[in-house]
Amino acid sequence: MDYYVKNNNIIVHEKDFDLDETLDCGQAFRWKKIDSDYKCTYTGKFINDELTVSQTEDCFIFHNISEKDFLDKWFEYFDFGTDYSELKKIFSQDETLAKACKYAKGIRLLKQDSWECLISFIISQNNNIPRIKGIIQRLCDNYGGNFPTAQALSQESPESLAYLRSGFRARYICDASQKVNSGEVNLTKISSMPLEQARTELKKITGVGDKVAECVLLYGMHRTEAFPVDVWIKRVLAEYYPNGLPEYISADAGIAQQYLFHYMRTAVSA
DNA sequence: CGCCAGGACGCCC
DNA sequence: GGGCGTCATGGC
Repeated sequence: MDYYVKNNNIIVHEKDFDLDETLDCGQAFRWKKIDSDYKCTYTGKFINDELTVSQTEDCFIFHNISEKDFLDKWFEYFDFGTDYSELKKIFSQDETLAKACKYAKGIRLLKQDSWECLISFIISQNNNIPRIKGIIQRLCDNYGGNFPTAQALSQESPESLAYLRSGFRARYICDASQKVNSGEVNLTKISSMPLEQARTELKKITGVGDKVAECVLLYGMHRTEAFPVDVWIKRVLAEYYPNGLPEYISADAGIAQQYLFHYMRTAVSA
């Protein structure tokens, strides 16, 4: 990856990156595609920092941000410090993963906020992606366009959250908010715990089971060995990996999972 | 209309 | 410890 400053923009060259594949592959729910003269443009936020980013034929434009903000925030968010060519080379020793990596070459694992991830993936359970986005949108709209803090959400009740139309998940959102706000569940500490201990801590929240805990670890804490298994990954495992996953992916199994999920959901079943 | 969705929980054995 | 019904809501 390399970049330079031009006017008020940061211009990035990175071949292992595609906005559609990265921002709309079920790992994040709050990026919006907007009309532009570029190949595509998205606008979104990390915590309270807003970004508009475009993809052209040969580069990416991070609009209207300083070099410092780019390096301090977005470089990390988009995981530009990791060489995805190297990862894909390792994954592609396996036949199915080779196809998945070739199918969507530009997927990257975003380094998202753990709190937002926790609530987002609680909402995701037994739900579909368009509706997950809608619920999160209604939630953020209610807080001036920002994702509410644990402190703010801990004031709510399942009844007061009725406007979300999140169904049975509302009481899970409340339990998570209260436990995080009180410190009973400490996301910062959990992020550096041994994996099994971290899972146990996250599952103290009502509504957080194996799958949601794994998603929080992977997407919100960048624990790349975490491996969420949803209905699509269950299909991949049953169809292509009856004897389990290859050992050589284990350190970054979660990233491999992201290619497999997208491949199965949009290519194989289409 | 019926089936399904980036599941978790409670209850049963 | 594994199997099964239930839980809201709405996308398709």
